[in-house]
Amino acid sequence: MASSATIYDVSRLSGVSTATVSRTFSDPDRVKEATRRKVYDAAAVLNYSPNAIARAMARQCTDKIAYIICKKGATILDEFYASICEGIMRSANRADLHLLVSTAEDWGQLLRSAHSKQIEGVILGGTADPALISEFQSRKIPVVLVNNRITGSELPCVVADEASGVRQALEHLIDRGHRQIGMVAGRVNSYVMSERYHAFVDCLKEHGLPVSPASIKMCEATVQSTTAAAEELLRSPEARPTALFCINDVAAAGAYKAARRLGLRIPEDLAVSGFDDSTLCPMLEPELTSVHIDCRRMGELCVERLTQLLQHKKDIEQFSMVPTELIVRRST
Amino acid sequence: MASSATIYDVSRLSGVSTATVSRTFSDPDRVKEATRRKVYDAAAVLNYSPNAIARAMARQCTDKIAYIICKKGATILDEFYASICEGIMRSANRADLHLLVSTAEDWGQLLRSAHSKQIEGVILGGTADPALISEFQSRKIPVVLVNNRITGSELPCVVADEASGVRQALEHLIDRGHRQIGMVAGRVNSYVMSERYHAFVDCLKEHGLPVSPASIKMCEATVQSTTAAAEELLRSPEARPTALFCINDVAAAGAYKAARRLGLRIPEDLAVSGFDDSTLCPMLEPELTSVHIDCRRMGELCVERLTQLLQHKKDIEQFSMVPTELIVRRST
DNA sequence: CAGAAAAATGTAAGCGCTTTCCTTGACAAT
DNA sequence: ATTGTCAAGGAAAGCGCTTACATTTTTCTG
Repeated sequence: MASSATIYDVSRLSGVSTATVSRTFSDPDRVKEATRRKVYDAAAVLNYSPNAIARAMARQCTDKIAYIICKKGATILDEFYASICEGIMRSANRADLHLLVSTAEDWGQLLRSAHSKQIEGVILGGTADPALISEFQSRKIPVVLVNNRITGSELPCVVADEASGVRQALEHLIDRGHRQIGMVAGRVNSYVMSERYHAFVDCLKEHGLPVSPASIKMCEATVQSTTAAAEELLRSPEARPTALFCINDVAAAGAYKAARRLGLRIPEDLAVSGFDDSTLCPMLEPELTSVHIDCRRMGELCVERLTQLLQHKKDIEQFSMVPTELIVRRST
Repeated sequence: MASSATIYDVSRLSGVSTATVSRTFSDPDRVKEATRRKVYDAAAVLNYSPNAIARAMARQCTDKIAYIICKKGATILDEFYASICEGIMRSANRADLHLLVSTAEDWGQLLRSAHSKQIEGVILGGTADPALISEFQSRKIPVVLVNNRITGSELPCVVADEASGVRQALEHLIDRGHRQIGMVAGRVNSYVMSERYHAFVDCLKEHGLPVSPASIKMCEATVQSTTAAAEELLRSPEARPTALFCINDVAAAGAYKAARRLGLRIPEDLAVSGFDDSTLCPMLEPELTSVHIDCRRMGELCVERLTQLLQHKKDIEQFSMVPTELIVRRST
């Protein structure tokens, strides 16, 4: 590491005290225009920029936050959480926060390092274990939830407007004349899945359409399971669904595979709609209609909330919801 | 932030000096067994763990590294770089390094923050601008390249054995009796693409198969372009290829779309092989044969190299290559 | 068992910044 | 002229740790 200029060098060169230099950088309005200029000039000559470590040391605050992805499966960076991560990264960079990205795999490790690395706030993505959450709370580390909501708790959370997304997709299908709409559902073991599931049921009911258990198939979130689930729905002895609402794009890919195996053409024989509008959508043939979620925005909101929490702001918006939008493609 | 115990508290409680406490934590062998025990006990009582910031301050080294993804396109966290990132994250956590993830979008910003945040080493993913590299070098910040290689430079780099991957895929196709093998190629503007391209040409030649410009179609890395490219190849007036080697899985998805539009069945009328073995493979119907790359391992190797560089080790392996493996599925 | 070498521990000076007082001087009000 | 106010800037005490150097304890050797 090149030994760079310190505040003393700048102080000497500009002829003011270190205190003034410090103030010039952290609160420019506290010093006179002329002084400020001198300081900036000296800093420019010396190629000085404040040492973040020393600053953290003196201020007793590290500006470090962590994004912890809580997902059962092995695959950490799935597209959805990665996009949120992107939003978080941007905002964090902009706000000069250090971001630590991690998974909730090894807790002990996680907490220990959160402690020694002086993490000041965390964003928990997905279905976080309540015990993990209270662990943070007992350490007085602010928590923001993303893609999750714990009713009855005061934790700020940011989620997408799942219900509206489901509604848009469903009404689109209904508009197209579909009456028998099946659902390839995930296990209802997370906030998101549960929202989508209930919105589906509610919406169909509102429109006076049949919601039989036989038209909803729960399964794991893998292509294998969703393919099997879709196949079962499509082989249904009673009225075969003419449209399949899939809980996410992976499930939709499963539906495609099932359809193909059964010789059904999409969209002629079967309409399929997905959810998340992932990069997968344009890769399928025909391109998949899906519900777009602005994950970046969600990430940004997380950082916003966390920042407010860290500054002990009052009246923090406890529940933030980003809108969703149906992207119609050729599968419906 | 809960005000936690300091080294002084531990010193007092355990009855030894702060120096000894410090040594106990950073180099346990330097203190006597008995003393060590006392210190650990006291630390446990106080729930003490060394403050990373203060440590960095005193040691004059921050243990901070950055992973910078250099990719033209907007989409930052594509699966490939994300997997590498995962490997880097793990190793970094294990080695107690702080990791900053960023894109090479805003250089000025990047360099400025690399400076003030005291980044001590960087991993550059993808095709990094030479100017960026020399910027780091002039600042004496060690650089490791991943998925890239700059011939003639001394920079350590870690890449996958692309040539062998290509060879495996191609020989698999040849084994299956294919003689007319087309290629959906990306622009040859990056190390990886160029490796794959040349390996393709070389391998076909070796096997005495025809390599006409007409059987290789270059295009952008989007599904749209690859679809168009594949379609063109398949409409080729001369001998239509019976197999398509696609430079990555996205290109393979393009090939699928093209095939479907032309009414060709996979694998009966057309074999398709991809590259990267992304999550996309099992989602396509039929599932896509592809070349697997152990991205995690690549990430780990990056951190290993960087660590060695930071410790001024001699004889650092300058060129690391991880093996590739063909995963045969139903598309061939 | 003396004395030297080696091992273990202690002392205290920073690391580069922030921030709490303080001092100074300019200006308005009395 | 005197006092009070306030903006601007300075002096210096840390923040929690590491480490060079000094000192003490232990171990080893003849």
